[in-house]
Amino acid sequence: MKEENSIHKNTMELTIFKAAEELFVEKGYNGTSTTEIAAKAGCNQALVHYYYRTKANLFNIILKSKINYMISIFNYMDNRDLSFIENLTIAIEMHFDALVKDKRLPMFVFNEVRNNSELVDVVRDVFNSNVSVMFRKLEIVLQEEIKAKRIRKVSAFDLVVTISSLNMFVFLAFPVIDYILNLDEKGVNDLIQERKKDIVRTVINSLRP
Amino acid sequence: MKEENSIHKNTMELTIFKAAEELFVEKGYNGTSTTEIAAKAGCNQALVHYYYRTKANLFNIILKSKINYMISIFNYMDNRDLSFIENLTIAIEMHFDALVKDKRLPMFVFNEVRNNSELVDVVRDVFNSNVSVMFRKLEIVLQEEIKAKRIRKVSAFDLVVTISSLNMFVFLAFPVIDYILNLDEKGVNDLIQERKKDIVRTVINSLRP
DNA sequence: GAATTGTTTAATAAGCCTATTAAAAACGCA
DNA sequence: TGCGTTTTTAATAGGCTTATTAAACAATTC
Repeated sequence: MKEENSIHKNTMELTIFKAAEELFVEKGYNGTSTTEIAAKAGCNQALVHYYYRTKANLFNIILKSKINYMISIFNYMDNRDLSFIENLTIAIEMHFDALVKDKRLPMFVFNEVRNNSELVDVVRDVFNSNVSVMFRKLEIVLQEEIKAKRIRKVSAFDLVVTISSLNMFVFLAFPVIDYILNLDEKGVNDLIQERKKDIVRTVINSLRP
Repeated sequence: MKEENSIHKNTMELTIFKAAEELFVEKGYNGTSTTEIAAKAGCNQALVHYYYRTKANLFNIILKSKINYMISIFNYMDNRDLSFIENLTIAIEMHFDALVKDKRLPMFVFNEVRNNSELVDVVRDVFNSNVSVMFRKLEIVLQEEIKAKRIRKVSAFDLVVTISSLNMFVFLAFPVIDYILNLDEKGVNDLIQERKKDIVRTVINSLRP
């Protein structure tokens, strides 16, 4: 039996984890069976339970890491060599780019969180340990900018929610938009990059005093 | 056996439909069983199949109507007595208010659409019959405003996506935000109304030339 | 190389889920 | 009241799912 919290040393243990990760993110908890995970990992179904005991346990490990990751990808860094607008533009673009690499992430997290009240504490822990610090730093920078009349009055909360809304929605609504516009892969990528530009423009423009 | 496309005359048939609607929207297709639907409707499980044949069939009827409804709630009306900004503000607020009344709607639709490629045609039909007309009308109004230098250059697509992003995200991310802030019902409602104001401010401000 | 430990499999129990079938109950009308 | 139709139920087949168990297999150690 494996140690709790150990690094995955065993090949098959890790293979199972990655197979589960892909399937859960793609099809959700209810849409994925341990049989399917085993098939994808190329092993017997009992092995999934040998390493992770229950489906719910395996799922929770994965969901928690995804929540952590998703919350971490928005990060305003106050580089003093650059203006606030330049720093903010970088933060927006990096956030967007992280989502491009992981298109299904927001859908997965939001969807699975909604009926899993057990996760209250996880979400709040992540928030308290990372996000709230970033919020406070951003709030200070915003106050300066507002006082100097370089931007309109706005809270860190509203600004971050606005940016998250615009960036994440692209990937949340993706299947629908995809259906409507019926684009090939290049068309989709072009659209996404156009959208990124408009989001930056929209956010920056909306901050003018 | 009931007529196809008939109005629900039978009490139990309608009760089952409404129970299914609530459960599917709340817990998704995979998270809901016909047994559960029957229990909620207060009837035998076989009756669900008697009226709707299969679970998938019942689900598709509901999902289609929800897609239709969701797409219909954003509607820019060009009232000539009002300025463009006033008309747009009304459209944003009405869209937001419709979502307040149906908080789980966007999550349900986006989530279920993602793994249901059978819905390509449904989505495209709805789009072609309603949305594209609205888009064209909005595009004309926008061109006027841009030419008159009353707003910056922006496409109808980007504007509608921006508004949808901001409005829908509130409800998509709701459980997460709820967990983080730990508010009571009044606190939640206040937050939502504050958010609505900021969204209008953000969109309108972002359009300035 | 025998024993101990760890990995993997086959088999299977127990439960739930969908869908069907046949019978019972309720209804409507002649 | 009695007959035909519609509505509703009980029973159940068959499939899939999770989780466990015992045995086989592989690896490591002494």
